[in-house]
Amino acid sequence: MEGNIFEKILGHDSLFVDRRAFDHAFEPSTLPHRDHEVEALVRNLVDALNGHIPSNMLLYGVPGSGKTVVTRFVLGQLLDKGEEMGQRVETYEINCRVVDTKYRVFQTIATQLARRGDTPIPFTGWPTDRVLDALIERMDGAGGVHIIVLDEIDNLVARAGDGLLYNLTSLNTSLRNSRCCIIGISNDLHFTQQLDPRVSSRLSQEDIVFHPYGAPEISDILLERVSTGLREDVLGPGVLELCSALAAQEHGDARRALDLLRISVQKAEQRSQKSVDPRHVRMAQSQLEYDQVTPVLKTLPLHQKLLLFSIRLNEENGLRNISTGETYRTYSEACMKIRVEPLTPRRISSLLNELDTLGLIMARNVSKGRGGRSKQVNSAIPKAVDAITTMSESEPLIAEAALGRYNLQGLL
DNA sequence: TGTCCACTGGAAGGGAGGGCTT
DNA sequence: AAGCCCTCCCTTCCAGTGGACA
Repeated sequence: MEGNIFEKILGHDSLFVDRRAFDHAFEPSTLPHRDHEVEALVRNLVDALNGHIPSNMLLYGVPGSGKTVVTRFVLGQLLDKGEEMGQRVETYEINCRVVDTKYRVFQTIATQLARRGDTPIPFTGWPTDRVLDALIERMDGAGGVHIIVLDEIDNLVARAGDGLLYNLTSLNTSLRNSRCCIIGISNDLHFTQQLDPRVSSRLSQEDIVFHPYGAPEISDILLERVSTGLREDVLGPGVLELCSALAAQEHGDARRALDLLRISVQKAEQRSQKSVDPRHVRMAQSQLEYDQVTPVLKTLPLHQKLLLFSIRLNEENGLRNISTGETYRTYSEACMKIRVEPLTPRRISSLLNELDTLGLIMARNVSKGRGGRSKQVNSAIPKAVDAITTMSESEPLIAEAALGRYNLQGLL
């Protein structure tokens, strides 16, 4: 082979000027169609600059409606202004999907506040109260106003209850030399219903609802990113509109639109084409669907895979709306087949709920009168993804079950 | 109107695994 | 090494339930 293998691609002119403009983490300098939300946050948080405690806030909205990016934008400016005015402001952004227990939330904040000589807090081991004490001590040591952002807070409450929020919202009674305020970000408008009324009234002193973006609004957001991220005249007619429309269909998710556009451009690039057309967008759409589901399937624990496999098996046999009991029987047989002890029906009921949350199945509760109450289960994996194939590659045991599927079928 | 089915989902707790403290 | 503490995954127990049917 002649020359370096990278040379061929390296020489090509990219359609991108700055690919980072399409990253989820990219922080744009302006936020189209979010003026009201920015203003509401600013009005409340300005108190921090005067050394007062801002109200705790809850921000609601569907994924990709700008909650996180607006919060980061406002807090960034708040930090700058605080520094300029000599007013100490500390902010903490915690993603509750990653940091999802009381202990770890305290530990994360306290670690960010650690100064030279402070004992490092292990990620498990200490009694939670001790971590809380350390946190209070460090906050008081630092002084000023501390703003804690809990992103995807609904996830935390669902997993760990509202004990943490109780502690955090009553932190100010323990602090002597500093003040603290909580900003919760939630995808679920009704999540406060799971909270103790005392906690919920303290937490949602001020609520902001982020409405989903409409297609024209998404277009504006894309336009701005295109101007910084892409070379001129790269987008063919209708491309931007199609990306916006598809994303608007998906509950107005601006992140989805950015992904679609970025992948569409990549598709055009890979084909050495000078401009992007709607065909590239369609390709990008299928790839996104595939990419969303495949990693989830691959990392599923064994019993979840077996359960999903059982549901798919039933569907391959033409059965839809399968009951929990039916699913359990198929699942047990699949377990027998590969000599694995099946879990109990109670556990399977929970696993079905988990698969439903992951969006891999659709499960809804129905009552058939004397026929009893149960779930109706259907697989929800896009047809672009062949779940069984994906699973077989990643899990030899499942492959075995899949190979024995016809025998299994005979047993049904 | 009451019964009854096939579950659901909450509560409690066991046990393994990981880590810290004394 | 023993004693704690926390998380995760799971089981066991059981009260509760929506709605067809007698």
